Amino acid sequence: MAMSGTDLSRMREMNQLSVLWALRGTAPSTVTELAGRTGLSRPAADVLVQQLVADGWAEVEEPGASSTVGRPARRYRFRANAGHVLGIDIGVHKILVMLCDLEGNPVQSLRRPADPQAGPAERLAAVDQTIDDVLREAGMAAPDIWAITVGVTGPVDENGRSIISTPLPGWREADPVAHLRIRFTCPIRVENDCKLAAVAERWKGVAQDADDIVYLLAGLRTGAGLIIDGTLRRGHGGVAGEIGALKAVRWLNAPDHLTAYSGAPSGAKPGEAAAWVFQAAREGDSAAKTAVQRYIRDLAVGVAALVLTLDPQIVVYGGGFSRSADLVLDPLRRELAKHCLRVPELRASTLSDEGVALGALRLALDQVDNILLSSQLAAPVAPQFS
Amino acid sequence: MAMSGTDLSRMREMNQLSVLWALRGTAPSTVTELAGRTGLSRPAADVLVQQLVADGWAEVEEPGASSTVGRPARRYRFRANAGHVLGIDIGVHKILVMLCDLEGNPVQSLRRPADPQAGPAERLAAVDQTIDDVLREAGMAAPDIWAITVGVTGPVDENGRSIISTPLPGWREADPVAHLRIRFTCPIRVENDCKLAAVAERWKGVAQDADDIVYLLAGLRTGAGLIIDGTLRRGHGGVAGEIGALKAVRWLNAPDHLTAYSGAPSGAKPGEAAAWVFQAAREGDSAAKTAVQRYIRDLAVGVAALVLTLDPQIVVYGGGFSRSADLVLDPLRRELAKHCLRVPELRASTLSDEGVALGALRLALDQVDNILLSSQLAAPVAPQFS
DNA sequence: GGACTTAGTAAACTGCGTAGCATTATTCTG
DNA sequence: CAGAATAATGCTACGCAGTTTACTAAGTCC
Repeated sequence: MAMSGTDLSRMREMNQLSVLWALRGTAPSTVTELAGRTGLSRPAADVLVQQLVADGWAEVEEPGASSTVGRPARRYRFRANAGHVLGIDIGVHKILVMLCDLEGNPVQSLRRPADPQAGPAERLAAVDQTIDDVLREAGMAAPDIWAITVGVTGPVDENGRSIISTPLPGWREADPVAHLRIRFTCPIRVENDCKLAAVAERWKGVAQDADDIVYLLAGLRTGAGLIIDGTLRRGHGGVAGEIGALKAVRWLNAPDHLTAYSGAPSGAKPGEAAAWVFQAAREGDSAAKTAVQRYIRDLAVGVAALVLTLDPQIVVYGGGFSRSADLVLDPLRRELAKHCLRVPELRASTLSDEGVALGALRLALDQVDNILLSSQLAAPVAPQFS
Repeated sequence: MAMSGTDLSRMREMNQLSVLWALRGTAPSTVTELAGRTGLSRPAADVLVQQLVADGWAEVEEPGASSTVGRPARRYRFRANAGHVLGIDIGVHKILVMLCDLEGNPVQSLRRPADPQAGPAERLAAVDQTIDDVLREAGMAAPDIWAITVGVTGPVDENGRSIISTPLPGWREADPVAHLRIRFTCPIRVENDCKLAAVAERWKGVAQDADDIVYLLAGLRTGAGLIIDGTLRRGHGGVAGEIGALKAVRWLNAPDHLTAYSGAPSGAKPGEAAAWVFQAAREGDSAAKTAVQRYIRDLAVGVAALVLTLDPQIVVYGGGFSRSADLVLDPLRRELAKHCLRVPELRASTLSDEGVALGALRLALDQVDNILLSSQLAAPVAPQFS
């Protein structure tokens, strides 16, 4: 813990940042409001916000029709479109690229189907193409992007590479960070999809009120993302949450109970077959009900291991199967009650299949924030990778 | 994230704190050294440290025989004995009270055997007695204590009560915080023993270099304490790490493999019997070796669940059985390799049975630090519970 | 149209850290 | 033993940032 001494110029930086944070994420504010929110005096808030305007971080909104007594106040607004970030979900079947501004407002997004068999080069080329289209439609170029986060399936190491295992064919050889670095000089980060989806739930999903969250990505593959004390935890080697590797936890095979159900039309893809089972169970088919029951029973052991380890406030049930959460949540809750000392809240995700890309956006925004906080506040330009 | 504006007086507080932190945990420092360490100018460091002396936080050491040319510098020293904290381990068989100063230097400690059958009132009376003796021998009274942390076996809720379960007879009715509050007005905290032992390993034990640690308390009871990103994690309900509750994890019964061994002298207590098994295994007794092997195999499943969930840098094997770590570490490492994606380092604790009390001291010191950091720096007196 | 309310602006004031220089206390050197 | 070299201390002038206070500007309300 190394605190360093402060002098007046640093104090000014801090206050300027403080005004910037007070400006952000709220409706356009008057100087008086800013002063109140920062604890600074009005004159101080005034010169600081004017400096922000001069630097390009804020813009003025001249007073319009006043609704209250007294002289109408100028309002200042954070220039959310001073920069943008990209959130990218590279999946087996699809590529999703989302673009948002510095306040997280969505600007553009594009989903493309992907060839499940495609190798890394082909897949990355498709990603490039999708990025290009998004940028073009938004009227932007690479330098306008301040940070990028990419989500991929499977464990990701600190350099963004998937060394251990991945369902994406040939992806172990891929180096997505290096690939994107050719065109983008901003910070680039690659992260596991479950972890990003967990972040998204806390940002815009059903877990906004919690600091300790276990996110379940439930689909043909089962995974988890952990948020502890409000921060995404990767673990020392980036494989936190991979409880499915434990044999006593039958996560790997739990979805087999669903796909083995014979009621689905032959020729249906495994994912569709699972949807059939849920639908059949909903309609009362007893074989389907048993399959779902067994799936939940196996799933619950792993969830219980995560819950007992972390004692989270909320468990979010997300992923492809979360559309059938109505069948899963109550039985899963009962199973957890058998195993756990304290049963956390169980909620179903509502972010459909945008969770990963949304979480990627959030992490990219966090990167921008960190850079803004650490360095002095220069004019708004894309931070460079160093 | 609410940043608040800073004015000059706050800046001064911050700089004063910065000097205080620079002063602490180092040999007595000259003003020039302090200036270098804080980044402040020499005159600024000078007036700040003199203020600290006036407030009682620091003291001057007049220059003695100088070893270098030039005018000898006055040296300033943090007054570590301006306050003290207590760390208390309330166990089934013993009570351990430790007293240290603000830099964590041990001042006094006292261990008392406890009656395993004793109820809460009796046990707390013994604790009081031990505290009294420690304070008397150190020449102190209750107001000299700035913070207290107590470790007990079993899950502890945020109020310091053991609602769920505890091996201490009748302890669910006990309210140790309220009991101590009668005599002490400082912050008091009660925490689970495994968690405290984990903290101790990072402070003075074998895990000082790590930020992500799983601590195993291995004895007749098996438990775990988790440190993630350098911070102790309690979980939302205070039961993080209690993986033993899961039936698929056979932690509760794992030590039975040891105590069931028939080679120990009849009449030996269970703990002694376990030691016998380890000794017999060390000497080549095949039944004992099998017992140890089975113990490790069952233990490993739970450890693997923790490791897969958290992906820590280090697993520390502590608790009563850690004296036999020579027999356990290698086989346990092999077992973990079977289960885990990435096997963390495995180390044996060396803190013997002082770990819990040491961790309690560390948490008490952390409480003092937090109070110092948040409030303005007044003269050094015991912070009051509010 | 005058009273009232609120925003914007400009001054004087206070406090803090810095820079630079004189002073002091030692050791080194001839 | 005296003088040079060295390094810490003490003091003063300076600049900067935020606060306070007072005054002006621009609206609404009655």
